[in-house]
Amino acid sequence: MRTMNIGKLAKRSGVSAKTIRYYESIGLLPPASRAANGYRVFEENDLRTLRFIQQARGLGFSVSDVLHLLSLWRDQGRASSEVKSLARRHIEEVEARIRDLEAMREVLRDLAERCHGDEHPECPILDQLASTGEE
Amino acid sequence: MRTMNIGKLAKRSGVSAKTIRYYESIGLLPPASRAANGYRVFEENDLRTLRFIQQARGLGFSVSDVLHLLSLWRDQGRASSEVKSLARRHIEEVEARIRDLEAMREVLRDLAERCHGDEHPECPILDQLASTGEE
DNA sequence: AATAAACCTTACCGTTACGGGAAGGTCAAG
DNA sequence: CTTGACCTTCCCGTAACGGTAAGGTTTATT
Repeated sequence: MRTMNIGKLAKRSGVSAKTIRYYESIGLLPPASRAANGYRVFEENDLRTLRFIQQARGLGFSVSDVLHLLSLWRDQGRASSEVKSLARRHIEEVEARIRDLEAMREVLRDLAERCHGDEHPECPILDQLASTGEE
Repeated sequence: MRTMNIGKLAKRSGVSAKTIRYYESIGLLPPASRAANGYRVFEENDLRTLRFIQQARGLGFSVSDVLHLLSLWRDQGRASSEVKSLARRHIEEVEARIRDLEAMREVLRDLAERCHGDEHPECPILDQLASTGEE
């Protein structure tokens, strides 16, 4: 299979045709060449790029990070330290988000535990939300 | 202090004037009454509502959840079970997000650990992103 | 009085990473 | 020759706001 239309690429990559066009529009994918009828024509290499993008997105890298990773991937003269520092920054962001969510979870768990959850209106959850923290 | 303009309310609540207007526009806050000059006029009760909203948002509840929580708060005949089940659903979502992030973090940590991070181009991070998982 | 600083108003664009749907051209099969 | 099943571009919607523009009001100062 040498070349394919967007539908085929979508199926083989698991990335929707819509998203492939979007990636092209923002420069994650190079502008695809076109057939006489205007259809985009893709090659095996596009599939590899798309899979790279998909893996990176799956690890939570932003599209702009992926852009950077792609350029490093293509740059044979890169230093792995650049990749690693990008990854480190991302790990720190992920960890920060985890910490925020865990803090929420703790408060929520505590509140839910203290709430009877019956037919009565008394509710420590609402009480807590209504409290100002002042006086 | 009986009434105040939006700037004062913003300062006292810690919610920006912009966000207060936004909350009004989506129905989180009732339409504020207006002075002769068209300025919004707020009262102490609006401050209490805003603080409630802020606490709930701080626990990660969506604006639409907050809308629901506000109506339960105001409903003297509510059953605390309703509040509790809303909170439980939210806790589960938070936990799911934590799990997703933790999974990412594990993979990222492992990759970063294996990457030398020096001036050489060899990089397990890029290698992993480029691998398809097939064959 | 005039003006500047500090308020307030509405309205519209940008953010992130797409999905949905409209309106219309193209291609393979029955 | 007419369905489908493709493909195209274009524009709207998402969540929860922030930024900025253009302009009216009020208060303070010169």
